[in-house]
Amino acid sequence: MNIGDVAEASGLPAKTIRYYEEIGFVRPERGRNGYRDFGENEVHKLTFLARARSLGFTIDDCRTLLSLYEDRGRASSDVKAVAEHHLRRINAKIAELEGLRSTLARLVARCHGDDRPDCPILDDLAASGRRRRT
Amino acid sequence: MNIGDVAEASGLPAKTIRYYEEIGFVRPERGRNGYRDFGENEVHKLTFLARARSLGFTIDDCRTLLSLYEDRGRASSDVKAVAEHHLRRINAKIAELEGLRSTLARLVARCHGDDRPDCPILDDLAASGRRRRT
DNA sequence: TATAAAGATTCCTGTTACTGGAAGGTCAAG
DNA sequence: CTTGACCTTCCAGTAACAGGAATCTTTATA
Repeated sequence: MNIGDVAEASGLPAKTIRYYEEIGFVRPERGRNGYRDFGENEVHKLTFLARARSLGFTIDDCRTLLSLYEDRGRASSDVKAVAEHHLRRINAKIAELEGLRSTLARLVARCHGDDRPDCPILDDLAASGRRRRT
Repeated sequence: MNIGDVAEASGLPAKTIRYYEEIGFVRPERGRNGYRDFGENEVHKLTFLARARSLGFTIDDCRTLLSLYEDRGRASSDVKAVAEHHLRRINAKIAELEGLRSTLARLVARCHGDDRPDCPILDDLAASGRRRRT
């Protein structure tokens, strides 16, 4: 299978597949024209990676997950640990963004948004820690 | 004021301040020893930037906000537009992360997490689009 | 005064996970 | 035979810094 077909099959851009080869995720054979030739197993791995990445796992997580996937003697607790760690990262990020959102929403609500220069948003940014109410 | 004092005053690492100079946010004078010498105005700008960055505004947003801040004839609607755009980005990101969280949480809940290899998380990742339930 | 610690400088590399683009080889169709 | 679709490699750019090396300058102490 050529890279274009694999791209279609896996949902990953060809560029990304080349990159994944570069970082060691796959090792396709080469035809004598120099073209990559992917076997079914490689395609399967790439599909796995596409799904894992779409769930937000880092490349490093993917490396771990892939090796666990290929290890028939793995413990599911190891997989779960990776997922839980990722879940915590996501929760932390959501919490952080919600904090930003609440501050920003309040500032936006207080700004008239007309053609006058007076602006609570800039006032907040300029207030060097001394005021800035809740 | 030397860079170390400015770092303390603004809450920004010295490294970041040098970087901000490099991208044109500030233009401190230099003593004859070659050290940067920041005036009150520069410190104020850096504090402004620190606050804006802490609210998640991009460097590009900051450029705009800073120029609006320095423009006494600005319209608050311009400031508000920048903030609203940022708010939409944040909301989109939160929604995306919540989607990931719900999927991941479900998978984690279904995984026994013991020493056996059977694992719904890996099953999901490996399911090449054909199954994968809601 | 010697020296060592603290703080400053520039410059270069690395981070994340790709994406875009240039220059050029290969293959199938008409 | 040429056109166009694919494929190849290689290099640069992204966002916003952080880490670290090699080298001053200033300050404090013995």
